[in-house]
Amino acid sequence: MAKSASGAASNNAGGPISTQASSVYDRLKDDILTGQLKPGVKLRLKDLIEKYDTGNSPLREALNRLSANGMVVREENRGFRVPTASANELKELTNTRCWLEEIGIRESIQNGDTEWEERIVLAFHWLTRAARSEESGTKYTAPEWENHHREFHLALISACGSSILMDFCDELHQRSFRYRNLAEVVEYRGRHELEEHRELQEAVLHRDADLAVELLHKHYNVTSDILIASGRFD
Amino acid sequence: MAKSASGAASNNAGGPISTQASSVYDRLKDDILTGQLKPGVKLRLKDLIEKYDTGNSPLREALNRLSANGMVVREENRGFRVPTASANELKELTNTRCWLEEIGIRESIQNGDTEWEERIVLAFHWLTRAARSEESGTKYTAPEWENHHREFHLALISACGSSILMDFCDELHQRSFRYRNLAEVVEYRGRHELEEHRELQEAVLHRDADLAVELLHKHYNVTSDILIASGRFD
DNA sequence: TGCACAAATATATTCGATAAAAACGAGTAA
DNA sequence: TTACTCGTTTTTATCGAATATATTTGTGCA
Repeated sequence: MAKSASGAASNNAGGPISTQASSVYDRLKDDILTGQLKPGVKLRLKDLIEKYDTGNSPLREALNRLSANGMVVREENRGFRVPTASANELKELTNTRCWLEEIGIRESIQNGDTEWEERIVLAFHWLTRAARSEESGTKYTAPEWENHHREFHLALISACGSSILMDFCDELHQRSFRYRNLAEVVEYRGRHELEEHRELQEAVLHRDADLAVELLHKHYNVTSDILIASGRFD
Repeated sequence: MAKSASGAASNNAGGPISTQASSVYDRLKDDILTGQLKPGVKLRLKDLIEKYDTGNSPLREALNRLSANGMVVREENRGFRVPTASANELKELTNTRCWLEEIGIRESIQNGDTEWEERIVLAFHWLTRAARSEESGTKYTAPEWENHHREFHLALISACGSSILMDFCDELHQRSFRYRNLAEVVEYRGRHELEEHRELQEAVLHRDADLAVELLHKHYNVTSDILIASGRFD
């Protein structure tokens, strides 16, 4: 199982991850998404070379990859920064996510076959287990939970017929993940999160598109509101 | 006005484009999107260094940026390739585009203000002019037309309230642009393209969302069908 | 003090060379 | 033939140094 909290490994086509550039890419991405590198921070090459114990070229390649996806900001001849964060962007993010995943869910409910259902059931199972191990005193492994969470939401839309849409949703998920980490809200997770996911799963498996979409929107908007209420943005 | 046929300049945050990496990025992107670099082709560093008259580092940075957006494919320790193209991907692309721009148009029609209307009117005006100069014997400037075309479609959704959605739509537009160039279909453009855009414009300005969406879907699907009928994919 | 402008410094970008990996091909054995 | 080994060649990834660009500092002057 993957160890990175930021989800999918570096976007290489195939084969094992072996280049230094990809390794730095993964670690840098992780540090940005988990919020260890704070918004707006200047990414000085010298510092990063030391921090990630790498060379100039691999580091710059990693930064250039990240900049193309908006995970770092590049300024010509002025290097790189961690992107800023704001309540407004979070709202925009959340809305866009609702729009895109609504499509994904409706299409999937319309087209999904048995394998799709099985993917959802399995993904939910793993999510449940991750949550359980959390309750039962085992050390809380946020990265693992986050991966299962991501897989579950991807599974819901995985029969939409468009890998492009799924990639977009995944990108939005990652950005939202960053906001969750930046807000440093903890207690809201204990609440009804598992129940919300269960209801969502059931609505989808019953092919009740309207209900599923309603639950999904609520799921995202409630989270977003809590994060904004943390008062850490803007 | 921009000269590149591939639309937006390199995605740097601000200031003038000056680094070699960005210059190579733009040219490489252009060559891929316009189809001068054919799908599946291996991008050998040595050749590209010669072709673009640049060095190792800027070239690799450009390739890394492009790979993060799927405009080139990267394989660990095996370098870079031009992405393949297929009828199936074009269909997926077209569907996804319809979904996303439908949202963009409906939201814009709901929220759009006077400035939004003005942007559309202006963009359409420029599109008309580009088309005219084409008819009247002037040399057919594909890049210019393409830029106006892109701006027009972006203007339609520019009041949707989500720059993220607009970025996604722009990305899809670019990918579609590549397919249009790869198909090497020419004559379909003379047809009713300008009329189609005019009808679309009017439906949007009359705030008739259902009609606008219907026209947009037809607009994209007809083009897609023609491209696939060219028999150059799969 | 506040401003203009020229070093001096820090930083980012690019180059040329080296190290690492993959691709190729001749030779050999089943 | 096919499959496999091993050395050679080609290609990619990385390093260390040089260059170009920004930023800061310091000085003279109003």
